[in-house]
Amino acid sequence: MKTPLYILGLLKRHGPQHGYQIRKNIAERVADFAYIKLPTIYYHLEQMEKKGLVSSTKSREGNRPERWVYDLTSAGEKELQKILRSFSGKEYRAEFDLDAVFFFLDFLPGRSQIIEALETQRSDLRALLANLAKHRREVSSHMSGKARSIALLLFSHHEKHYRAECSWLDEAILVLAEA
Amino acid sequence: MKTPLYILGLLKRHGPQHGYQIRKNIAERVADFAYIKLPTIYYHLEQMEKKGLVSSTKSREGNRPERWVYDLTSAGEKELQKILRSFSGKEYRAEFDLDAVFFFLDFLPGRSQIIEALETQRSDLRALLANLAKHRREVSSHMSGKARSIALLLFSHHEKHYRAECSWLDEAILVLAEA
DNA sequence: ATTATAATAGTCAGGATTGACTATTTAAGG
DNA sequence: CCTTAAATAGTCAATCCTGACTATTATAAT
Repeated sequence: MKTPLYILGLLKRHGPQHGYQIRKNIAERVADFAYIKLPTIYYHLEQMEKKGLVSSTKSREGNRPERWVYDLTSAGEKELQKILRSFSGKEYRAEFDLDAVFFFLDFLPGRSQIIEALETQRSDLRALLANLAKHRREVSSHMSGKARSIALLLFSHHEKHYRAECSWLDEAILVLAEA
Repeated sequence: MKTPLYILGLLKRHGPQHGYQIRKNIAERVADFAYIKLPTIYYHLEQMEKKGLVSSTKSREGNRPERWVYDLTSAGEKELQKILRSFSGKEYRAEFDLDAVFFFLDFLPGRSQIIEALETQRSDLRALLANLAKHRREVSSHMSGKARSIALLLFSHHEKHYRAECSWLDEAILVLAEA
């Protein structure tokens, strides 16, 4: 349910937009932190219009076909505040697909395949961390002051968890290797 | 999509069961690691029966009303292996609702409310960690050898990520306080 | 000038999840 | 013995998410 928040927030920050534009904004600004697909955006735009949180008008620009451009209503503005508050209170719960694999590990014949898979995951994760660090440096150099500290918090959040995951993979590979 | 895996795995490990029994098994054995609701279980039992992964028979025990008891088929057994393998290769991706709050932080009026919410989250998380440690000790004392090391990996996995989250909350609270 | 490729802008059907609800049976307390 | 609470066993409607698909326009390459 993060999608409505991102849509409302981006409409407030960057003004009226159509669905594809919202997706572009998400891709350019929060791709590292939120994975939202285009159909999900259109779905919520429709739902939120039904609820009166956004309004839509047809618009034609240049040679492009007509598009529905969405705008934040005052009800949508209130909803944005409400969601922001409710998200502040939502507790973090971790769930990992790999846990299920380990829970049923005795049903898998050989250990070597899993160890290989885990090693692949670990190097993928390291690449992801390197990429994140690169993006962090870019953001860091384009911003300053209070806003910069807050933007860096998002990177820190993900880096902490990805490092935790790497460290756990180390442990898991060790345990599997000696079993 | 972890639910089919848990259902198939628990059917293999504990034999034919009806939906409610599967939920009990999940609640008793993996409640710390997977959050699966009863309707989700029934939904997947139905789907998997359509696909021939489980078979069902009506059964009456004692005074209880008739129930559909599900059993693993050989196709289900194969599917279990397949899911286990595919889950070994699925990469971890972190997503946090709080990130969206920080991304749109400038839309919230006061900082003090958020700081309070984060502090509540941190103490809830500490309680969760304490509870997890208690459960770990229980499991640890009931098991031994290889199986014990693997069971402890699941606890370690969650503890690492919950500690990462606590540590990030510390950082976030500090940044917000001085902003 | 023409073809190929990428970017733009969406739609739709199918699958997954769960809150809220119903109904029965057993256990506990007075 | 009777009432109440808890456990058992499940259903249904509403909601959310996304892979696969369609179609147009702009850009690049030949």
